[in-house]
Amino acid sequence: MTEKRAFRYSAQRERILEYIKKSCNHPDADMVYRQLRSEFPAISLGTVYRNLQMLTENSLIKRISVADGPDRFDGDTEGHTHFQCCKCGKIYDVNETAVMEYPKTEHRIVSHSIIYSGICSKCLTEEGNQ
Amino acid sequence: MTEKRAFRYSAQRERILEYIKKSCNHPDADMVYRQLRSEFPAISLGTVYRNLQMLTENSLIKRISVADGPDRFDGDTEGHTHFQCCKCGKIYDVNETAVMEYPKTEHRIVSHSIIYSGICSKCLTEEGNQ
DNA sequence: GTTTTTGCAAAGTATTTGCAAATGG
DNA sequence: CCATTTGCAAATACTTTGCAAAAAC
Repeated sequence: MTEKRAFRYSAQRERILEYIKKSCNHPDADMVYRQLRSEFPAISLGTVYRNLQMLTENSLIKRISVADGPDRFDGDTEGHTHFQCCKCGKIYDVNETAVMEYPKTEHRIVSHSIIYSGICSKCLTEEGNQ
Repeated sequence: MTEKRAFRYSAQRERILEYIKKSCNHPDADMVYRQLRSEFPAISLGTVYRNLQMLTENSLIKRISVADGPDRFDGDTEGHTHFQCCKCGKIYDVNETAVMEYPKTEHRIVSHSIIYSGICSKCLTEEGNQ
């Protein structure tokens, strides 16, 4: 019943987290991998993916899923509002404002997408019945 | 200079669009594929993907990119606000409200993600210089 | 007839996973 | 020591693409 929480120290994980927290370009798994290879020449993509998954599940970083491309990761777990350029693919942070008033930015906003996530009413009911 | 707009009729494409418009479950490519096979036993996934891409580019449908899973498609090109259950994966429509006030739904919202897209200031500048 | 679209298969990305060795506590 | 994490490689999931035949106009 108790949630088993295993969390052993790993130099690779520490550096992955640190890099994502410090970098401002919302890196994807491959960017992290290439960056970390200077420190850990033998690091593998599998390790990077496993740690990104683990850090995301534990809310230490945030996953940004975008159309046409790999998931990106953000060290800022509070700000959830981003702008992605459909020309160069770069992701920028945007000051979170009410959706109906578009944020004032120097970028040309063409569309937006909002996704809430959590547990739906149906699954909540089933959970209660178990 | 003039944008070549080729758009020839295809029964497959018409039915793909119709199915997405009518269905309320925001299908992914494979759901469309399986649905259409009753009408077109030889239809291929490639055809489905090509048409989804084409319909999206022409704004007849909208692509919803979600974490952990294939892209979903929405026949409603106006409403851009969704709720995805992280337990069953189902996507629901949500009445679009200001982001800071969470929408009133029967679901338990845990997090949200907002992505604006368009052309960033840097690309806009470069565009002007060409 | 010419161009677009299709079905098929192969290729291309992105991501996950099994396993034995290495490491942490 | 035992459990977790790693590196490696193979597997999986999702999507795109080349090509010849079929369909649209």
